[in-house]
Amino acid sequence: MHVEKLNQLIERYLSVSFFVTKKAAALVKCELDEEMTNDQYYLLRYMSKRGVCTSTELASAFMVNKSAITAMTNRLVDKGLMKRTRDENDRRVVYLTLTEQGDAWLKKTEERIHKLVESFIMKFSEQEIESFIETYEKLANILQELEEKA
Amino acid sequence: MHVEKLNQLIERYLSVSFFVTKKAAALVKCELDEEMTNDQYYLLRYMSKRGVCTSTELASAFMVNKSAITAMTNRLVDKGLMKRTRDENDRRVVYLTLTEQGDAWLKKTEERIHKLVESFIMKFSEQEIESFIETYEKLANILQELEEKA
DNA sequence: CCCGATATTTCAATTATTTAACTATTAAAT
DNA sequence: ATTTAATAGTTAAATAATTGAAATATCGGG
Repeated sequence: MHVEKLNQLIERYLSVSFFVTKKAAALVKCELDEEMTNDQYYLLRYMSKRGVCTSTELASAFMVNKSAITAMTNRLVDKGLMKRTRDENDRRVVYLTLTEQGDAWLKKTEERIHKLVESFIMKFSEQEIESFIETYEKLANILQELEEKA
Repeated sequence: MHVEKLNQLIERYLSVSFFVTKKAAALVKCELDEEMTNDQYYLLRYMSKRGVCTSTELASAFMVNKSAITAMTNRLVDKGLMKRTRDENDRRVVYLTLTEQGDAWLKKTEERIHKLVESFIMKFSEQEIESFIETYEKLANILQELEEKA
């Protein structure tokens, strides 16, 4: 590929990913209750998919320090959406799970978010979405492998 | 499109965009000097592209309140990377520009970030990147228009 | 039993953000 | 021309997210 062409693509990628990321965050926020944040939504979403989690796992999934997870957990426990349970065999480990309230909140919110994404996705042909997501996932895999090598 | 298929695509999109966004942020951070943040980089990048900016414009581009821009501006002015200049005709307006130092920092950083993006982009065919970015830009336009209607 | 590793939390600091109130300045209306 | 609206930006108090270092508690091997 020509250097100039390559640089153009890089610039386009940087610009568009910046804008879409910002805008998507803003739109997701609109779908959440006033007192909930995007990060809290993503955390609950991740936990719900994985079932039982630990701080360590979440810290690695979210690429932050464990103390950041402790802080988020505290906020979500205070809100009654999450709970801690100590492992009886290895008492160092703390399991994190959604409470029933957390489950209910997430279910309600997931519906809204799905509708939101649907409203955009419907503007593309199935073929175009499929290709786009495939490339996106390929990128994700490249980034994932990078992590494992290091 | 079948409901089930649609839901699968939505889930895939949510998962992959979450991961790539997080990971990309982490990688960008690695390329920055210790005392700089991703947001600061994106702000300087945007300003450099636009030339002269105002708080109001930045707030709208970054989809945050103007006071958030004031705070970021303060930090960047303290670091000597940005400066404020009052409009002599309309004294309410404050113009924001990069200092020479800010310019130099950005130039150096942009090089690093370009190399970073390049290292991933090179794993795709020109055709695949092109299609991906085109769809991504189409999405950006849809999101942009949404804003203008509302 | 002791030592090093593991899992998590605590603490202090910084950044990013919001909302409401405030200052200053301009433009518009009567 | 004087009051009123609107506009541009800042300040202040609060919260969330984050980091890094130190602390606590527990486990496993020798």
